[in-house]
Amino acid sequence: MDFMEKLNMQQREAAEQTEGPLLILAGAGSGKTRVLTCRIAYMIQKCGVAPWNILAITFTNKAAGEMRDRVNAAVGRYAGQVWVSTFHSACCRILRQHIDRLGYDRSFTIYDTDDSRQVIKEAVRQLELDPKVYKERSILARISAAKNEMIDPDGMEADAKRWEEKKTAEIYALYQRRLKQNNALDFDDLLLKTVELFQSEPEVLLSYQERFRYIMIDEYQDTNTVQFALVRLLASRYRNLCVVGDDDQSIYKFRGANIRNILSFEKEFPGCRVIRLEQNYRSTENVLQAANEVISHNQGRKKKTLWTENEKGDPVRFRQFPTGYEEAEFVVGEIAELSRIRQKPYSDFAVLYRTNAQSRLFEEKCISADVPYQIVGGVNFYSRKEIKDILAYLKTIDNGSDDLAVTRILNVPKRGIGQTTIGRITQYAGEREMSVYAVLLEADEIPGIGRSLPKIRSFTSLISRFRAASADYLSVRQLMEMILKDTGYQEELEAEDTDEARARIENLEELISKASDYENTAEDPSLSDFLQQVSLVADIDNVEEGADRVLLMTLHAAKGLEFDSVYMTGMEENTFPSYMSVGTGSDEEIEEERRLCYVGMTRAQKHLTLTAAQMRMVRGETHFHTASRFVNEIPRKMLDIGRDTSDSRRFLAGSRDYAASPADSRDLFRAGSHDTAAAQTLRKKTPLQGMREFKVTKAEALDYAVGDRVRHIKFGSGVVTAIQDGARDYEVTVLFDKAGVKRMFASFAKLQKE
DNA sequence: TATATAGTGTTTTTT
DNA sequence: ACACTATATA
Repeated sequence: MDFMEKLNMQQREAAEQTEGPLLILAGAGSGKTRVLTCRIAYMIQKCGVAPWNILAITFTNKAAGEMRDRVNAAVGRYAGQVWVSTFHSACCRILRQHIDRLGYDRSFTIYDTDDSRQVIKEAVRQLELDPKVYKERSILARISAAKNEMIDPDGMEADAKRWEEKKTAEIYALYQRRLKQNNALDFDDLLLKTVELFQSEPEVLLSYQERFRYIMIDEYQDTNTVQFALVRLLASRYRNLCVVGDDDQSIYKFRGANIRNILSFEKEFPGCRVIRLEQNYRSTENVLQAANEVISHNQGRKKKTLWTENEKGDPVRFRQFPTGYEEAEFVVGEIAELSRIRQKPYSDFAVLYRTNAQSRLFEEKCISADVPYQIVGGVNFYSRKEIKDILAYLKTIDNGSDDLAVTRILNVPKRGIGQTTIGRITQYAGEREMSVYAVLLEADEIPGIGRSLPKIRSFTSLISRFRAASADYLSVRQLMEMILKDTGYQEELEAEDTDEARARIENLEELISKASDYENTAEDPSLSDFLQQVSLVADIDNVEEGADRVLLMTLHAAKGLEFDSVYMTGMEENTFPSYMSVGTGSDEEIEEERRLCYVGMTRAQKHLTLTAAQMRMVRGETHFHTASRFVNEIPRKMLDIGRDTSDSRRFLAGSRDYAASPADSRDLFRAGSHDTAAAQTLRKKTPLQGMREFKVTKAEALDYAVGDRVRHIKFGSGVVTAIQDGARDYEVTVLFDKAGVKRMFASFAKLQKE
């Protein structure tokens, strides 16, 4: 039991309290994963709990894998019997066994957000609603929110007051019917259908209650209502439920996380034990203090103060730059320097930002500075076109009733089956309530199909060849290679001979290697199971362990991770906190952003640097920003604001003025984002309040003149045709050899005289 | 039927 | 900036 000795008193108490409901309030870096692991080991080795009676729910597959490894190390060979998984994969596993009781086929497929959007689009079209009013994105958000609250279409209809809400409920109903016809579940359904299963089939529920006598939920603050319902059902018999969470780290309200789940756990489970873990083992005192200061600005929280015995360490730094370009240069430059001169591994560093769009500048800098990096998230690997195409073939082979998959690949690669034909087919299928694939098999019945018939025939015979091959114990990998070859998909890409096509081929190769990996590690590999795993990977799950590279990711993705050095970038009002939450003026939303800030800051072990840019390109337009309020919430004396203090001070001061008059800040934001030309003139004549703080460094003199040849990083070479001396900067007009005439500000364009 | 082009809207975070 | 859609044209 030597693993228990490493625990402090509270941790130990938490690990040894195995019976009854237990709420562990675990602050950032307080060693909760260690506690959970020890708890499992303790139960098995000391209390004689059977490993298969334990269910541990983690937030990501990656966390599940890590926990499993640790449990393995602690208790050896029985660890495999413990269920460690995410909510979604646990539900998926359960539904694969029993979903036929709800009228679905057990070979159901899982729809990702793109797939769901397609279905909604189709539903809106079918109901003859205006797609401009009923946008897939927001409809899907509504449906998802409803599902998270366990509201069905009828419930939504009943609650609906306005006409659009009624219609949304109608779309929801049709959407749900289509999913069922396609034998598909969306992410929310995985949870919802499991709850439904347990509610309608008591003996199934009982068997899982008996099986999971001990339940542990990590990141409990981010569970939503369905997840809570699920937990309550499972735990209600034995009541051995241990949840671990930190209300200060709740950052998923937008996807239904219900902070009440943690705040009212004590009411839901009377007699529950509450244990607080407040000693932080991760960060230096300086980092922790600064984070505590920021989070203390939130109102509705369980009051607690993290403390540490760690050294004081370096002060938290704040640096600001004229543009995002310089910001990225600084961050990546410093990382390159520290790793080359001070021999620090790249994996010590993480660059965090609020939105995925901000990754580009850092990526570019990493490439040019030869710094190895990995971007987490962004365009999900599995939502790339070529990957979805191949997966659609696999889905068609696996589950012929998935119309979405079938229609996707019907003419991919091009085999001369056009929109009109596809339209006729889906219409015919819709009228007869048949699946598209079933219609294809009797295509000669469809009116007006004429010339396309042989093409359809060759498609269906292709698919049946694949099916036969798949049934013939062909591995997923071999099947994929066969598809790429026999459909001509690979050939088509190779013939294209562009960088983009080559990148696609690389992605496909990666998918194939993921398939081999899967086959080598899965207990009982099958096509359905592979497709399921693929649908449920999170971005963070793709982070390879042990690789020496800088990680670039959103603050959300960073949850649960830790790094020696953390750079939190884009620390500007309207970037972070996001304009979305600033604009609403709702405290709740700002508080969620503040928690996100707290999560980011507490990722740092030793070094924490906050950076900001005064000017940033957002969706092609120039925006001016002041420093984030969160920076200002850290007392100035705790912050290192740089040697050249005048600029940072001015920047901070400017944003303070700013925060004092929110109306102005909105006006300014509008001016910057919507009416650039007008706003620019306005800015030159009458600087708005706070505006004078945004002094862009104007070059004293330019080292080129009209008529000179210059080089631009992106546009190549050209001739300067005009230079206009503006109030804040020189505006240079250049006729590029390739890119044509461009006007740009000298301080940003970085033109090189040739 | 396939492709080129202009026009349009959009994104905060994700299983 | 970018991706997606509708329209025109080969």
